[in-house]
Amino acid sequence: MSRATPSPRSPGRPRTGVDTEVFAAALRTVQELGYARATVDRIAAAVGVAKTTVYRRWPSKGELIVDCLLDAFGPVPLAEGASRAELMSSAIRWVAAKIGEPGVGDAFAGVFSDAVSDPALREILSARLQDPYRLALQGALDEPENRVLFFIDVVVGTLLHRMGMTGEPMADADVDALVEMVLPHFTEGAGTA
Amino acid sequence: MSRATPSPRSPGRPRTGVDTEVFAAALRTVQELGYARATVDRIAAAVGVAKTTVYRRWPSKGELIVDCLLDAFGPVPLAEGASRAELMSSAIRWVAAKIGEPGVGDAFAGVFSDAVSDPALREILSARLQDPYRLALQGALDEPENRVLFFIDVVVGTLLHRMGMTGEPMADADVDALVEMVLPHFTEGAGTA
DNA sequence: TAGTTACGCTACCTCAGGTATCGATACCTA
DNA sequence: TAGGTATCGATACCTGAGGTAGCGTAACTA
Repeated sequence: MSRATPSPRSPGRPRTGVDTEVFAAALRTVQELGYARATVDRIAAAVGVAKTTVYRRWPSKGELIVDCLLDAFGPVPLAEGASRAELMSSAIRWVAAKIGEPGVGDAFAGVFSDAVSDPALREILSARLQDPYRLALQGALDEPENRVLFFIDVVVGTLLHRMGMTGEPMADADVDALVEMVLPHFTEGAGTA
Repeated sequence: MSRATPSPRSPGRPRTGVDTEVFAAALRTVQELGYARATVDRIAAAVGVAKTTVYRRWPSKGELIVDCLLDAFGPVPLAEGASRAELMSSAIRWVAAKIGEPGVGDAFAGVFSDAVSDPALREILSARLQDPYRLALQGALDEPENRVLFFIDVVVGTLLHRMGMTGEPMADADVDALVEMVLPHFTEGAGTA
């Protein structure tokens, strides 16, 4: 474990571990200024680091934000012995809460927006951010891919649309309504798509 | 009647009526190049008009696209004697079909994205594009504002998320699933939010 | 000490949104 | 027919953001 990696130690000056600070500064800056005005330059300055240092770690702003979101979301908390209804309900409330955290919803909506015009970023967003959660849900719910993708479209789409149109995360009462609307469709075995 | 309007005729060279061509060129360009690369300059060039002429009519690219979408969507086709279920079902299928039209979905997702970082554009998007349909639905369904807003978040959010993540509009089978999921929540009187 | 790599800094490029200016043009009215 | 007015295309320009290149310096290893 301590040695098996092919590079026991790479020569030269080691990178400073600023990833965590960059993620935090990114979310903070996005929250304060909005996604578009949250320049890579500004984020770097907030960390006390040069812009070029950020670009040495992430090839684009989009990928930085994707990593930032991966860090913010972490793994899905999938309770072991829970029922399907409990699993889906907790997943919905979990993602709603995450999107409601300061900066996260803005960053998510922003990078999602960028991806609309940028197929490469869309691919990254899909592969790095959506797929892990999709696969976890497929396993936990024993549902086919297209059903889980539909589930994600509904839940994330709804939450992001609310965030984008109002600037505020969805209130708890509406998240409750979302749960109540989605659950019957997936717990009754009558799904079409 | 022939005079009551305060401006019987304004002096000077009249504006050329290029709005329709600009809308068409905008959708075409967005479809071909994506939202971000669909420059106002390019759209104008596609019409055979100077960029400044476009900016004389619309103060920003965002407002141009909003008008473009208003033109593309037109009024909601709300059948008169239809039941609530029929009304909602037809509304969902209508907006899904519109978003599926070439360029419309991209333009919608693009301007929505821009609005995330631009409160002024968000206000315009909400007031000019969302509110008319929201009010029409409120009247037709006799539902309170927050319920209709939730309905819009779910339907439009889901469709845009699919469009944004895949680059393709939602397939009919999934639109069917969306209808099947949403309708029970709104036709049974047990709504919470 | 030599080699390697990351660092901050600065300068730069591209591109897009948006503005200003100007001569030419089209329309109305006197 | 002449004058007033507002739009037209064209061009040039500004700002801001993403992203890159080059350089001298700092940190680490052998």
